[in-house]
Amino acid sequence: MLLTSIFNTLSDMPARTILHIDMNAFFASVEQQADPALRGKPIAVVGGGGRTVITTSYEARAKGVKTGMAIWEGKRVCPELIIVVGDSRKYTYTSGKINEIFRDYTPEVEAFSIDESWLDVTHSLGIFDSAVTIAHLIKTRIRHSFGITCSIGIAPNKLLAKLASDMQKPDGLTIIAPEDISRVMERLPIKDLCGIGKKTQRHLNMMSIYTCGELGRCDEARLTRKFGIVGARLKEMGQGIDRSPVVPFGEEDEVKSVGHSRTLEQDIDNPAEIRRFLLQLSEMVGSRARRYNVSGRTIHLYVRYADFFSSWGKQTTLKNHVNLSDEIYKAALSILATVELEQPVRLLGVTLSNLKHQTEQLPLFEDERKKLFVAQAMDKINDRFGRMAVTFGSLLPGKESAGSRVIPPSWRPDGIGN
DNA sequence: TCTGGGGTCCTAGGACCC
DNA sequence: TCTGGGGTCCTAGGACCC
Repeated sequence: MLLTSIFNTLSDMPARTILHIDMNAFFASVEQQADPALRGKPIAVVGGGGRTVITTSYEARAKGVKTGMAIWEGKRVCPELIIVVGDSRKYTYTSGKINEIFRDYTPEVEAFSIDESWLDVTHSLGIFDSAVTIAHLIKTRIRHSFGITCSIGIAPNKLLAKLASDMQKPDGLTIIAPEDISRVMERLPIKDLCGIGKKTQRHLNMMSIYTCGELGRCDEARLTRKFGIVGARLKEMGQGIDRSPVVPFGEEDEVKSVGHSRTLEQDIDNPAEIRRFLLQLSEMVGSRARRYNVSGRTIHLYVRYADFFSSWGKQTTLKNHVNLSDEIYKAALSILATVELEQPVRLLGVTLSNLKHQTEQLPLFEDERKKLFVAQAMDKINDRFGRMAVTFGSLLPGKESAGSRVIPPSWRPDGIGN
C-alpha cells in the first residue's frame, strides 16, 4: 500500500527541465584569460611539484595532450606545451561568480564540482520563455565576463542533462527532449552514463550488456543479483530515468568527512619526516574542520608505498569528538605505531569522519579552552595572511609550504555545507 | 625518472547487546 | 542449557565522480 502510493507520487512527478552546465577546459581557460600571452597556446595547468598530473587547454588537446597525463608525458607528446602552475583561488573565485550568474535564472542551482552545475529551471520558464533562451543568455554572460565557453545540456532530469552536455564540446548546446529519450538511449554505450565506471562496465559487458537500451531491458532480478541494491538503479539509468532532485546551495546534506592527502616530493622512510608530514596534514584537516565548525570521532590514516600499487588505510574511533590539530595528529600517530612500514612512503593521507556539528558551548576544562582559543587565533591569522602563515614549530624548517600550490583543495565554489 | 587530491556511497564481517 | 535473530557500532575495502 505505502509503496504503491510512493510509486504513484513519483511517477506523477511533474515534468522538469534541467540544465547541466560544464565549463570547457576550466583551469586552462581561467589561466588563459588571466594572461593573454597564453591564449591560443597549448598549455597545461599543474598543481606544483614534480609528481603531479595535468589539466589541458583545447589547443593542447588538439596536439594529443590528455588531461591526467604526467608532465613529462605531455611534454613528450607536445614539446611546445606551456606548463602553468595553477592557483586555486582564481578557480574558486571564478566558479563562485559563475554560479552567481546561474542564480539569476533560478534559485535551484546545484554545484556538482568546481566547473559543473545543474540548474532546475522548471519554474523559470514562465519568465524566460524557454530553457534554450536561458542557456544562450548564460553562455553569453560567461563568455563576456570571463572569456570562458561552456557546454550546456537540457533534459528532463540530471542524468540526461549531464549526458547531453557531454555530447558537444566545446561551446555546445544539446537538448534531449522527453520524446527523444528512448531513441538516444537505444544505442548509447553504457560507459557514457555518469555513474557507470570501468568496473561496472566490465561486469555488464560480461552479462552481454553494452548499450543503455540493453541495460534498460535487462531483467531487474538479474541486475540485483549481481549489483545488490544498485541493480534497480542501473536498470532505470539504462532507461534514462532519474528522479534525483537538484539540491541548491545551503540545502545539501551535512559534510561527512574532511581529509587531506599529499604525494611527497620524494619517497621517504625517515620516521621523523613522516611524522612531520603527518602533523602538517593534521593541521590542514583540523583547521578546515574548525572552519566548518565540525568535529569528528574517527581518524583515518592512508599510506601509499613507493611502488604506487600497494597501500593501506587504517582508522580508529575515539571516545570524544575532536577537531584540534594535535588531537588528530596523536590519533594518526597511534595508528602509525601499529604498523611496520614495508616500503618508503609515497603518499600520506589523514581524514576526519564521524562528524557532528559543533555546539556553541565551550569546553568544560580550562586547558581545553586555552587550546581551542590558540587554534582559533591561528586559524584567524592564517585566514588573513594565507594558509600556513602561522603553524607548528616542527613544520617550519620544511621546504614544503604545501597547500598554496595545489589544485583546488576546496572545490565547492562556496565552501562546504551549511 | 611514469601515474593528484577532494569527496560519497555501498558491502561485508566481527563484536556486542537484548 | 541451547538456540535464533535483530540492531548497532566498528573496521576494511572497493567503486565511482570531478
